[in-house]
Amino acid sequence: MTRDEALHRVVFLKDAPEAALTALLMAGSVQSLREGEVLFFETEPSHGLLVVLEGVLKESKTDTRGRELILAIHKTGASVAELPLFDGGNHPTQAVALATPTRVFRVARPAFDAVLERHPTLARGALRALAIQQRKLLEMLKAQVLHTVRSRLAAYLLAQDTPCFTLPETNESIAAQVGTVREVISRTLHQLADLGHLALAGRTITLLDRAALEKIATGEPFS
Amino acid sequence: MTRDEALHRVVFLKDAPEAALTALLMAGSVQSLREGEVLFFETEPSHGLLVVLEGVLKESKTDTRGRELILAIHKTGASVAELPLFDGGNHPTQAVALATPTRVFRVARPAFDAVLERHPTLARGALRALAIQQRKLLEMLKAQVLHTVRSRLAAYLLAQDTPCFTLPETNESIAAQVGTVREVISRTLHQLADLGHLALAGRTITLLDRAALEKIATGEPFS
DNA sequence: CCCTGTCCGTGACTTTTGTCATAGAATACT
DNA sequence: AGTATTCTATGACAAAAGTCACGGACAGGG
Repeated sequence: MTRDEALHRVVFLKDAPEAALTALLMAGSVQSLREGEVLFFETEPSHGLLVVLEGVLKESKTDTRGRELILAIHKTGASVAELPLFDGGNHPTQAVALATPTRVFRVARPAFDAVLERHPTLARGALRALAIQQRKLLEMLKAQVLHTVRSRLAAYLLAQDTPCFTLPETNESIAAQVGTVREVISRTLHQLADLGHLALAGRTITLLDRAALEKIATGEPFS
Repeated sequence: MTRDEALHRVVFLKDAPEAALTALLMAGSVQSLREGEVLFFETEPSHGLLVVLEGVLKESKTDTRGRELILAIHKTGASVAELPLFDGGNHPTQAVALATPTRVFRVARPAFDAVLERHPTLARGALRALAIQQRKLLEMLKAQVLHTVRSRLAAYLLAQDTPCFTLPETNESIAAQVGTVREVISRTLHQLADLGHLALAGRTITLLDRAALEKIATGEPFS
């Protein structure tokens, strides 16, 4: 994916004037990462605008005891770490590449700020982008506090758009997204299979009873 | 508190041009609520800009089973429900008055949008405000996923700025903020007292060992 | 083909959290 | 003051989640 295409796909630049986009294009550079390489650490100051051109980036927070909470998995065209970009604070999360050529387009903060200054309409898009993220966070928070692991896992499964798919991640990674640990994912998956809501063949899953899963996902009374 | 003072205290209007503020003042109206009255329900469309002039507003989400998650308690000078104001979506939360004269200043959406249109610099402040909120949400989420109730309660206690104070809320309400239930708050409070980290006399608490509490709050290994 | 590292599945167990029921303070109301 | 209501405290219990330990599947690399 070229830089130009990438910028056009970034949500908050959707209806930005072409002039602004070209300004950003001129000011930016590309960084290449290998799997496991860290793009930024928590508490670092902002690196500026970051857009994934190729590969995958994992954004997460880590506990003192090593348990991890994955907040998002960014693929091509996603813009990462908008938060510190907009409020000038430090990174609240850490980002690591998950694929081996992971290329990131970057516009350093001063340059970005200059463009933002020159094109105040950009701010509207930015607001919308932050708002969307915030809604996602609110949902996650609600699910964490009020729903069980089973419920959150059901939601995770339903988010896959096909009714039949191969799990795209390890249990460990799923656990970190759903807010639990490896073993519990394993068990809960098998439990859902026992209940007949899904079929489990190796790492391939077929959702059998979508309705039931939806009930579970929304925190319905039980079973 | 007058409308004018209130607007000046709103975070995201801090460095707004006076012209914008007076425009908002002209366009707004005041609504009065009594304890228990609902300002807005979840999933309603935005009511516009809302600023607390007097009293207290509780912003929360509720489970199908009735358990509640309190996201914020807004006091005088706070602006509420910025999210749907900025992205045009529906309210993700519900707001209820907690004090008997609770007065709210409101600028309906079309009027607010017009002002925002006319003064694009406002968007910068708005971005910062959303960003700050988002950081708070991230912290809450991390605490929920990675910390225990004890840890979260310790954090709650430390957030009180005096080392000796009377609990300002019922256990029920604390529970809803910390993400658990009434009984657990009661027990955990007494547990912390038994550990000697605080003294508990009725509803009055004295933090004895702030350092220990901080350790607990950050999720340190244990005890 | 064997070795190594990573990942899955599971049993046994502990800890944490939530539920239910009940009794006793505290508070507010008239 | 007397009563109703709301809170707190607590025991007993149930359920959910997390930890530890181990065996085995699988993939990649000499």
